[in-house]
Amino acid sequence: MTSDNTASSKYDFKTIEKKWQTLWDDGQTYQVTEDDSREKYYVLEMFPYPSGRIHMGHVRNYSIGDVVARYKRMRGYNVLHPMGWDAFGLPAENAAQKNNSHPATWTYANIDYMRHQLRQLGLSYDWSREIATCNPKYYRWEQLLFIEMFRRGLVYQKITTVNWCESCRTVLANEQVIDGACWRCDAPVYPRKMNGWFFKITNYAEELLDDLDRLPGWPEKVVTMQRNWIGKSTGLTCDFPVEGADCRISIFTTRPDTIFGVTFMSIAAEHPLLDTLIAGTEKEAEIREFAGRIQIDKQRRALDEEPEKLGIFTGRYCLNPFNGKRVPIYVANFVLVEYGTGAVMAVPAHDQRDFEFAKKYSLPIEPVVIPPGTKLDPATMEQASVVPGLLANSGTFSGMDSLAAQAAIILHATANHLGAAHITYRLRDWGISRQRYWGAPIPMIHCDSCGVQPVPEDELPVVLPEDTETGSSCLPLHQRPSFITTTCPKCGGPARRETDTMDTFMESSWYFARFACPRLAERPLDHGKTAYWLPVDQYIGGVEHAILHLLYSRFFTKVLRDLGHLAVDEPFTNLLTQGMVIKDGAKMSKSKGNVVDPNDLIQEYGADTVRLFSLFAAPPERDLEWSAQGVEGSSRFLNRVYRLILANHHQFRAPQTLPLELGASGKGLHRKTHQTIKRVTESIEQNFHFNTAISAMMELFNVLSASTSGNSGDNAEAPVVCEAISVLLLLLSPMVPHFAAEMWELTGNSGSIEGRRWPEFDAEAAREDLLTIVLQVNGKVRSRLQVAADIDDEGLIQMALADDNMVKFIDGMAVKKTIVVKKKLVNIVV
RNA sequence: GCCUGGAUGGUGGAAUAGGUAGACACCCGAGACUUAAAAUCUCGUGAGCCUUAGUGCUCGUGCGAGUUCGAUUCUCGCUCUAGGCACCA
Repeated sequence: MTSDNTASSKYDFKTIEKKWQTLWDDGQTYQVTEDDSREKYYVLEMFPYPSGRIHMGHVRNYSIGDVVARYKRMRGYNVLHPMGWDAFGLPAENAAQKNNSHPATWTYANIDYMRHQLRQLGLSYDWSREIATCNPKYYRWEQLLFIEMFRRGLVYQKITTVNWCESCRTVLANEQVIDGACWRCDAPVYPRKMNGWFFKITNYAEELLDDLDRLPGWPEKVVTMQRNWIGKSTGLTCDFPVEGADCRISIFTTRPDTIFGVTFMSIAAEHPLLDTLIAGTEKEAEIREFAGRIQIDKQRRALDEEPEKLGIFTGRYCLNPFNGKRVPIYVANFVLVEYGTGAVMAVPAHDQRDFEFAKKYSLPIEPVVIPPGTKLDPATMEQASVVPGLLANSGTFSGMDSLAAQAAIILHATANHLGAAHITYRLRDWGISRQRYWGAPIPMIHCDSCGVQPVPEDELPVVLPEDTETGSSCLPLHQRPSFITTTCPKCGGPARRETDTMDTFMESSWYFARFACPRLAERPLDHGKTAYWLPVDQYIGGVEHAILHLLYSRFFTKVLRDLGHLAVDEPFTNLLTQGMVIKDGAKMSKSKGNVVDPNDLIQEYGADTVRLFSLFAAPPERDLEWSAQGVEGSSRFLNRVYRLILANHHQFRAPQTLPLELGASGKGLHRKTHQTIKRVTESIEQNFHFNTAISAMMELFNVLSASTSGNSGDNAEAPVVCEAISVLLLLLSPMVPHFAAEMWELTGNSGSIEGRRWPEFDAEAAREDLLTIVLQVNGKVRSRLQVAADIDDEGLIQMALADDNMVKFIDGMAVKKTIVVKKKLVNIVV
């Protein structure tokens, strides 16, 4: 503690923070084990990529999580609060190449440094559970899970057009392509045909969608984003026979009610039937050339540019199975081969894209759904009519309401074997193959005679080779002959190892479960331990993972359940997506030059101040504008509390039981103390609005400060002051743990603040006995009145009517109405 | 274009089963302490008006309507802004 006892002294955060961090470490204070006698609480923050140093976003994320953890401990929960490292990834390769070292060296050095930084923040982690995902002891289980998924048919290989990032020299999943660019390096992404491994996440599309309804603890925004990403559409699939050929074009539509309005057919340039349709025709070469060109255009297209509708007639026709009508087949650039069936029945009257196409190529427009009270004239229509209406020119369905017609037409199609009800998802299977070195190897073996075989389980893990055979430590596996060469586990003949590594999102898709049993050496997960700890009660992280990581984790949880490793359906019961840390109106980033280094702040103000500010400046879900002066203010507050405690040192020896009769000031402080407990508790419980919790504590401090200033000797109110200070420290302790612990000790409280329970709120003590009633005339505030809390309405109205200020506005008018809101106001209408 | 949020003083933000708008802070201003400065403490601080300077009046929560005794809060129609999705048939 500082030796300077003057009125302007400051607490010595450097010594204090070090002292308590050492005590917590040595005492293994935050290590937990399963305890059936206590309710568990699992709070988790999204673990960081060990990029080198922590940034303000981390500080904010982990401060929020730490308050939750410490608060829940004080409420008596057995709290699991672990931390680890999402350690595979490309930056390690880049750094290794630059420094001519190995990615592991760089990664582990970063982990050591960042762990040190997190410890400096006083975060209450159970460090005994720390995980680094690049450790073979971790990723061996991921390889096992891969094999189990393979055996279950959830993994397959296919040659397909993938997203290729040239700068990262690897494939990306659909979710990792943001606005046509790489999620990591922002370089443009190009399609490329490649062989790769896929997870059948689409098998779980329906469950992933349905279970969103069972996540009331998730922000609506994230739920909506996932729902849209999965993109379920219900409708009809239906085959259109091709005229003069033995094949059919299958279409999917969400508007079966418009099927009588089909005037042409559009297929994608990549449609598998295109070759059959045009083979041998005189326009074959021209059409091929066109199809090739629009595929190339698609790759080159600027992102925000909506291309012009382009198409070419194939010379072939197909028949509408509903009315037998003959319609031309076009290749069109707006039809996506990867969605639905890659072919679209075109109804220009009722679909804007088809409308534009029809206008351009002078194809007929035939309205079949007429909104009541309107007339649709193809000659004058300027856009497609997409609203409901009554069917026309639709055979036996004419006159039907479009909604009813949708069901009826699907029914008709099913009964007559023309088609069937169908559900389509936007979600694609998850491509997990990466052509990079620094990732978990995919544990498969290619044998020319036996095909693809999983690596036998007793040979796991397939460890990343560390030898630098050609001088480069991060040479991709396909360039390492000694890694590739192996024998087939089935026939024993020569075989090749799979050289792709797994998407790093794999590691983060199940780490939260592994934290329940991080050192388990026999299996990926322990039933008893996961049953106790999972699901995660509160998950906290940035909203940028709303789709990627959170969708993959949900998928993995369901897979782990189906593989018998886990007994939960959803990984995260409650999700808090914290806002970004911004400065000067922009997200903190190196390129913008507006970063604030947490290290500097910890040096200058101490961890508690940094934590306090990041909690106080904004509610957690909103963006936080960084303010150097704001940090100053938080520091000032802590020092004020410190000085108050120093100044009242003599009071702490007074008897600690409250006297029966309190004076006005004592009673006021006692009341404020309990009101503060209530407000702080509610702020945390309801929505983790720590900013209002802190402001309530500042108010308590202001009252406390006013009621202690000026009195120097022991007095009757000392017990109330002691109560207020103790409560303030307890309420502060989850946010500023070192400070609270030190002050607790300084006030002479017996034992450490660690392990103390959250203070109880006494409703009786918090009750106001004098109320301020607002007096209004015609809804405008004209006066205020101090009254006893138990006054009746009639008495209140009489006092209001007699009030001097009120008389000025009421005098000479007829009172039409009086409204009394209990404990709040009286409104006189004249 | 579609789906979510958001908009309140010079700034960050409080307050919504409709009931005192601006809590708590930051900045700024004045004062105290100091040879001086920093630190600290005290006071003031939405805008405007006034022959009555007040427990005074008017205006004020993005814009425009509406419901109500009363709207930051509810309804309808807009504007701006952040994020997500986007030729999904």
